Amino acid sequence: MNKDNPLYKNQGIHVLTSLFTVEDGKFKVLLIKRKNEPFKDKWILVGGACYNNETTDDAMKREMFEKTGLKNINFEFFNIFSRPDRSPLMRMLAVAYVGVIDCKKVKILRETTKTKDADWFQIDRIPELGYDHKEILEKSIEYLRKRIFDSIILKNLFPKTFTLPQLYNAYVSILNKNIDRRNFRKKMLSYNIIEDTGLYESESGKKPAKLYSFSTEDNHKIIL
Amino acid sequence: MNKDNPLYKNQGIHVLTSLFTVEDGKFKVLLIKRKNEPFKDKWILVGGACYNNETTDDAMKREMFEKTGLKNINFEFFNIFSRPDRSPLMRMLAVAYVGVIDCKKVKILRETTKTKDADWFQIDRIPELGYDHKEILEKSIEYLRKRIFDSIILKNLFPKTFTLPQLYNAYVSILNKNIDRRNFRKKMLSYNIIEDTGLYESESGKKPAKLYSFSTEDNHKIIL
DNA sequence: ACAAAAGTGTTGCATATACACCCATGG
DNA sequence: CCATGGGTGTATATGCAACACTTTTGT
Repeated sequence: MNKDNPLYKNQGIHVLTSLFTVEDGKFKVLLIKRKNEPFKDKWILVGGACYNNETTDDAMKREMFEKTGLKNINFEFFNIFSRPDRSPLMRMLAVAYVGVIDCKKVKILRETTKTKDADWFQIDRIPELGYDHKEILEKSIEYLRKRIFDSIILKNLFPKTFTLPQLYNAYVSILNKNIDRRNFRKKMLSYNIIEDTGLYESESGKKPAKLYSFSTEDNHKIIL
Repeated sequence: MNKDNPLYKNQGIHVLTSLFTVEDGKFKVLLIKRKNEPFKDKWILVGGACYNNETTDDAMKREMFEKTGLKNINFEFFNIFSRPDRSPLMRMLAVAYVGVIDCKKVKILRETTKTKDADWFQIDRIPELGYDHKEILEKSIEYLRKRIFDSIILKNLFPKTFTLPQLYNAYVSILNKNIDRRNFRKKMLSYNIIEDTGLYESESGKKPAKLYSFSTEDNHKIIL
């Protein structure tokens, strides 16, 4: 490879995460408003450019922290987007991730030099997005739905403990279709990925639900 | 993104394919010998650098043709490899593909400015490889084995027609384990991805096997 | 007739689905 | 005692794994 060939120059790497949550029974994604050109004032997914001395995973962690103040989020890489004209300034290969988080953990959405604002948007009410982020978001949703029963991709959606009805409602919101409650419960418990804490929620007016937590053990049968 | 930030500069994209075949019952991968530094005289996977005006898919097609003379091969993207030091000259993100082909179609393995030689290597007799291609190859094998029953990733392994025993032997070679012949046959036929041509092979000394071809119809139940 | 490989069916087991009633709580 | 939502069990269907014998051909 001849480094001076102009066809090899001016290439960069974008890292992006479709960061999802479920809030009030609504499936939502975190979007950030751009402050500068290109795509000034357009909403986009969380992310940015990868430095040449870091892995894409590290870049994504850094970008997530810089743009939202969030740390220790689990992402799952799922695809790349390589259309040469997907970014106007120069060729930027997009490396796309999916993440899921408890929206209550997102207290501060920092204003940075590059972002004006950040907010959760319902999946069926997405505004016009900058870059090719609409397409990436659609593929992210598809990926999340495909993986939701084969991985513990939702493990950061809740506080330490949660009830099975909460988990059930999250699945229904994300998949946007009904699931049999009894079969869901059986399936989840058979995976051995959640364990009974012995505690109960204290809501009023109804039977208290058991509190579960995600298991740290690796004795589950689920495919990660 | 400030284009002049040195941390954004000197980045490139490698596209790579682990191109597999089954020859004489042996699971093999195509390797190419490098002519120049870095990794002069080391064997590596087929691939090269992506131009800034092409998708990675297009780059991979171009590289495959330039290095091996092969066209119309189906690849399946499976992962990226982003360690910043994986290539010595500068940061090169690797975009990795898996492909499977009939080794008899590979007649001419062209000598190019960058390759001295090319050959099929048995999976259990892989020489030392340049770059991080050993790791990429291992992950490719893992991916192929995981996908082999959920996709028609093998559809280019054979000439237009093939027998079920041939297909069975390919699966056994690639997975490196025994499969029940009867169940394999039932599974393959139930997918509706292959169809009976009405023809028979003409071997001697044994019962002739039916010739099948991969179906062009989309009425199969297999997940692609 | 024999060697060599192709072709074929059934049973049991595990998993997924469909479905309806009782229970515990707070008000 | 009632309204609300939590929790449970069974019967059926489907998919997968285990397993052995018969058929066709060329020699």
